[in-house]
Amino acid sequence: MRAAMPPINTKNMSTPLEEEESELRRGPWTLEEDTLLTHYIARHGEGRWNMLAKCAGLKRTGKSCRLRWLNYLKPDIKRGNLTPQEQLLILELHSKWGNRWSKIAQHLPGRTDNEIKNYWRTRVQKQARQLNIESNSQRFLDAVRCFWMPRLVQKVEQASPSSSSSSSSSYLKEMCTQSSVPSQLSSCCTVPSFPTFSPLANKTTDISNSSSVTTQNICPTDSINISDQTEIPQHLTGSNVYGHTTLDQCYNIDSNDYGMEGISFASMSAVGFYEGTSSEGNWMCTEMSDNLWNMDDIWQLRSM
DNA sequence: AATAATTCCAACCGCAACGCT
DNA sequence: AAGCGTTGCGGTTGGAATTAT
Repeated sequence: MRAAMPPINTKNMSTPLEEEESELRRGPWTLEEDTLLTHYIARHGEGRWNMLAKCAGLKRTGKSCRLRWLNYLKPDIKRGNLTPQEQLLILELHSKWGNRWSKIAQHLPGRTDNEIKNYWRTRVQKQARQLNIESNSQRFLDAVRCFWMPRLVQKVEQASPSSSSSSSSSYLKEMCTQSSVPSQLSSCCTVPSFPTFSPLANKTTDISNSSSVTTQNICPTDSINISDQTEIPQHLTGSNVYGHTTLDQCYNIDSNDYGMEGISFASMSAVGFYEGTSSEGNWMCTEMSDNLWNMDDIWQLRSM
């Protein structure tokens, strides 16, 4: 946001064009502007943004109007944190398509490319930085597949108890066989034995910066029902990528971070990931499932 | 309670693709 | 084919909000 900027451009003007441009507003949108834009589009539809901006009486560029509408005002925009399913999808689709945000966003109804891009930059890349891994490296991709994704799958299944546990296992095996992770990894890449979800641990503390948080800190509070909105791409549902995990089933859960935050340096290092083990060999396969959730304590001990 | 540091995300920018004349 | 306006995309910015000290 650029709220500190003057709302009206104040550069000197000499031509009519510049004079017009000088009246263009920038920075955060006001409620009045939002109302103008919304009402105009309701009456006349979207498109022809430059003309729309003028006709609606907005002192904004067409570009700005389009962005405001698509990213904020459009009725089907979904607010709130990304659900585990959505995060899973983003991770998966990004591994396929890279930074094709708009393409990824097409598979997340109600989510904008901007939102997904922000999610990637603020959450995903943050983890890469903390792990000292290039976020676009194969190593990080492997970490995502075999550490982060399992947690998300676990979250999904906890919220959808009717789905079988084997579904996530098949999903994970699929994920791991897709990656360049050594082949033997796929056999060990099972869902770790996560602590079971505790409804009593009902506090929405920030888990983003904690290296020792487990799923017990995550709780269903504000229910976000996306069951009728989350659309799984056909190429995923059609294949066994998601196995028979019922991602389209009813899902109500608070969507705080289910990310890699809990996957600490310790978790990574404990299985030989973080400390520069080679990409060959069974660097991630050593009792991961048993150790993943208590390695933070070990890490803390090590750092003392 | 005050201050500093960090995170988050709305909005901007430049560029490329597209469509029309 | 060239020129021009429009649209869409991905990268970047910067200030409000939040968290840490």
